[in-house]
Amino acid sequence: MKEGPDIARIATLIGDPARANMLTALMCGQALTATELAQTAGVTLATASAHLSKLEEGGLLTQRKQGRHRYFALADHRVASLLEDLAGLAATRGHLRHRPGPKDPALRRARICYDHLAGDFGVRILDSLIERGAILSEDETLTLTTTGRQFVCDMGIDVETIETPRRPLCRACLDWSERRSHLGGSLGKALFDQMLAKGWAKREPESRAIRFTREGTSRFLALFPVQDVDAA
Amino acid sequence: MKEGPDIARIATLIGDPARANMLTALMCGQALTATELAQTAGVTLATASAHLSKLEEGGLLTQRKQGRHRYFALADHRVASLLEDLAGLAATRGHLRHRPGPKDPALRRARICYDHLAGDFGVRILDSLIERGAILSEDETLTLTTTGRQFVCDMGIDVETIETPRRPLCRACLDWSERRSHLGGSLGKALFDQMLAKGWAKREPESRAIRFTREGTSRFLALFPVQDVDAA
DNA sequence: TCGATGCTTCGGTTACGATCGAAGTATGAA
DNA sequence: TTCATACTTCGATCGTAACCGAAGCATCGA
Repeated sequence: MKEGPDIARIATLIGDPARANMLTALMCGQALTATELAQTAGVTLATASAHLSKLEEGGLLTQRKQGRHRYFALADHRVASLLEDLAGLAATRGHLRHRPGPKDPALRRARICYDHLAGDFGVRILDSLIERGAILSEDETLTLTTTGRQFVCDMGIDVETIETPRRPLCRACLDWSERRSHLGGSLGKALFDQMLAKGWAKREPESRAIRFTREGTSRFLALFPVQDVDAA
Repeated sequence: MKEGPDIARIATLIGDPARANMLTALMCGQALTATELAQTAGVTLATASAHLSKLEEGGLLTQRKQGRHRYFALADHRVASLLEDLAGLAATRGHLRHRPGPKDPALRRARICYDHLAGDFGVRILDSLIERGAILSEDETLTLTTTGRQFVCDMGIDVETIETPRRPLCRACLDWSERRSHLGGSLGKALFDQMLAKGWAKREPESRAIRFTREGTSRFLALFPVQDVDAA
């Protein structure tokens, strides 16, 4: 009778709280073991194992055996994008798990969103790039301008190599903490990778939070100025 | 402990088969009554009513009273986008409810996708616009070029009026039947609206299928030529 | 005023799936 | 070999939520 893709199947996979916690944890972009995921999800290893099988069978996760460990990661960036969109929608509908207050300031300031920067700092990047005319924001669609290509090139990023047909270069990713968009896509990833490489920032272990060094912060603020208040 | 939007809540809402059927039915862009939705979902009115309350409370649906009828529709295009993405992902993961064979040829040829054209015809629009340089396809991000603006303008569509900050002008929407992208966004809607207005095509009642008239088909194929085989 | 239609609420049943402990398998270390 | 770690499978329990029929409201037409 009905024809079409089975959206309920995938939605059900994401819909279980334990599985949603696992997927959210994997948004850090790193592969995690079954034991680690069981802990973050708050269930026993037996339960986690069952969940992970389902997620893998559903095509949301990939598994990599390494010795006696099993590392799980999101299947690809499309899954990550879907989760981001879901989080963005949930935020605008007021579905927050806890108070949206300044619970974890570090997370709200700078955190990883699959493979790029989110939070206050992430939003600032996009705002700044739009202000200087590097990115054209047509509604929710982002385009890197000629000016932007030059700017990015000056930073030592080769646009050609990060431009693939499998992923958008620029992507507006709605931020649940800021309720504004930050920069995703392969450019978002490249910029973040470079900050790590330059030693401006480091990932906090066991968390999605990103810790900027003192110098990293000032360099960051200088590189991405914004018109409004500089109350960073 | 955990902070962030509750993605599980929204995913659970979509994850129930009956609710997923309702949401899919509403992708036709029309508002439907509770009774109609109950039928398409295959449940009694009592059950449907409970589902609809949940969907509304979750912010996915809006309700409009009209006499003794209650019309339900998707809350906004963001919800529609999410459902589209979900369907696209489900399709690439091979989660089809039935054989992906030519079950309903009419649906595969031309059907409505929230408010724009999908299926073989929908894919053709985007392919053709890219070929003639009207749309620049940078990865998965679409931009209307100057050439494109002129072309659309010649068709009698005023780009200024359909350009809103709330919705992208062009959006690549992965097609579950074609496994290729078709054109969504406000331009996709505008083009489709015009085809209906010109009498090229009509919606089938009780279905997402679009029936093109004989003349409408030839006009359509002429307006959107593609290099490859014209085996439409 | 009365009946018909469209929908919601209530109460009770049922089924599915999330969960855990315990036992089983695989890999690595000693 | 033997033990420890990492994970899976099994079997049983339990809670939630989907479901329906019947009764209750609300709105419309006559």
